[in-house]
Amino acid sequence: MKATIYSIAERCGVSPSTVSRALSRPELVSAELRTRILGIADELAYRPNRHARGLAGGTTGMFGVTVPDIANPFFPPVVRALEKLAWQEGRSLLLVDTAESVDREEAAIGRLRGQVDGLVMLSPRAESPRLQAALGGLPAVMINRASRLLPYVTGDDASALQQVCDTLVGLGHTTIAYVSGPVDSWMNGRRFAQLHAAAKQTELKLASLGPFAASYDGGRAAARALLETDATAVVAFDDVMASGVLAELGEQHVQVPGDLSVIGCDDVAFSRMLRPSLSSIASAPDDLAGIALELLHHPTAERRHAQVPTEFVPRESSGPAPKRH
Amino acid sequence: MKATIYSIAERCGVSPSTVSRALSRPELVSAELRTRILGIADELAYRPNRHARGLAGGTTGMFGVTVPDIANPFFPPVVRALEKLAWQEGRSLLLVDTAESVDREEAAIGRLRGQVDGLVMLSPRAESPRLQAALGGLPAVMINRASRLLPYVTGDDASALQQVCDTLVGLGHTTIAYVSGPVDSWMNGRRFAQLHAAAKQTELKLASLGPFAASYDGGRAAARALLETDATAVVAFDDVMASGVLAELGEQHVQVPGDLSVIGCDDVAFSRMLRPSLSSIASAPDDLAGIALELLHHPTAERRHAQVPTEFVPRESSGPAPKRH
DNA sequence: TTGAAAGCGCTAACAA
DNA sequence: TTGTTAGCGCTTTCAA
Repeated sequence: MKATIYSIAERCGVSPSTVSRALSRPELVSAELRTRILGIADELAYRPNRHARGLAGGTTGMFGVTVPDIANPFFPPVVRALEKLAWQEGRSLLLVDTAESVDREEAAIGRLRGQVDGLVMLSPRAESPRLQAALGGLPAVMINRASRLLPYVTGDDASALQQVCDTLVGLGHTTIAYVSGPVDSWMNGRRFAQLHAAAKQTELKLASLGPFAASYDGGRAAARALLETDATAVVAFDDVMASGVLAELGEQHVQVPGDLSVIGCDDVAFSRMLRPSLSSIASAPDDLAGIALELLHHPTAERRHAQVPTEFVPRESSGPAPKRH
Repeated sequence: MKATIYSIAERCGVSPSTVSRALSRPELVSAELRTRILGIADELAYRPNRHARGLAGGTTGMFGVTVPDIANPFFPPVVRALEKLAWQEGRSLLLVDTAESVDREEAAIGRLRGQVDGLVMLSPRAESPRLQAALGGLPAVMINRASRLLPYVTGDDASALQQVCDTLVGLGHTTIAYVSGPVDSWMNGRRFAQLHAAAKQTELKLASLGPFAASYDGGRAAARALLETDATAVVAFDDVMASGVLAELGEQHVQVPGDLSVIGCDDVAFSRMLRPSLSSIASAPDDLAGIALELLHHPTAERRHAQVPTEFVPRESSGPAPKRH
């Protein structure tokens, strides 16, 4: 028999409402009674029924997380961090994989609405007015996507991309390329814009290639296009694409970093496993997650968004520009 | 105002219970009425309140998924498949990352119990009596873990490991090694046992190395131990470890597959991205997920567990044994 | 500070 | 085939 507030109440000789208070709003109950109730509660291994809570109070202790593709290696560390924080506060996480589809994003919101206390959307693809309409007042926060309409946290690639450009200039590079990912990815546009700004400031010539599919094969295609240019270094939209670039260059016997430096974004787990290991731009998944939840729980008029710093992580795949012939 | 069965009932001039039936058990309502109700329902963008359903009927439309570490690349494709299937049946998925801890596994079950219709546990670490006790009747199924107590699905590595041994013998190998992962991983013991059986049958000598941490660095350590042996091929517990083996061998200027063949398990996404690309053993995440849900929804006395076939995927990292000097 | 009572939205007997 | 009536376990007024 599962323990309920009634069984606890009976055992304590108090009313169910007092038990409810002791559990959810302890400050409303006398200290003595509170400890007695709490004691019995865990003696009985009481677990609050979230559904009852949701129905009665409207607060469920669950929040939704939407992700375009949980198999994309950028997301799992963020989800893990979200889950860990949620667990610590006794909350749970409803995961929806939207399969990179704006329609499924919208549908997911519709389904989650009313079942969860709030929503964390990782790199949502849909336009924010549409998202906001679907949310209909459900508190939400976005990660790696900005908007005037909704709170968000993003990695601040600007500083890291500046580091990249400074480093590349220092290594003698003069022309670089950006391998573009999906056009509907906000991060993609933003990374290009920020790389563009950084390149301009350091007087690097920058070419944009693509868009290509944000996949290993997309990266391989990008590498072939890249070889038509005179860039000596390339920044790819993400590490998955960069790994494709690396593979294709390897196959074409182009030396990395001897002939060409390759830099990815996201610093996913496998980047250090590649050979040559992949230089990348790291954001802190734990910070993204922590701030996102912060913004979700304590929405304030002032602080509706945040940036977390990112860092250029040089590895074997980037190095001095090749000597001119 | 969110639509409820009451608002629909009113609009239709029927009783709420009829609406409830039309929605949840359509066969109990006359065709004509049913279509009318359903029409109004989606006109009003009605979404059933899962919490109310859970409270009233005891069935919530949610199921829990526990995973030792969502950032381990083996799991996301399985979770994605689970989520996709769940979505199709209008169900949702509560994700818990147990951080490789048996205590957290047990705690997770306790917290999920009463909130979900069932549980899918990916590679649980805790002993099954303990799991079963914690479940207390909550339907559950395990993936990649066997037990007499609970239903499960596992990849059937036996056939693939047999293929591996046959292939290696055909390539002239006579001595191989197994790089062991965590001792509390059931899959680890099983893979070794099955490799052992396959090796015996093909008259391959097999050494076991480790255990090592199931990580890139664990793989690197394993590679150093490996070089002390006279094995010409190695099977690692998983692809993550295998990638460490590859990296360490590369650093030590050991040719792969020239001097040593390396084979991983799981065929995670990055295996084909490595250079040399990693030979591996692939199980079908979609099948694991599909059968798991099948077993969870339709528990029968006969069919309490299943195996899904796996396949050896040879890539660049495995090849002919080196010539004897 | 505590108790009594109503109700969250739905399902599930039981009647009609 | 449809309506009526009770709850599911909890929170939350309102009174005491």
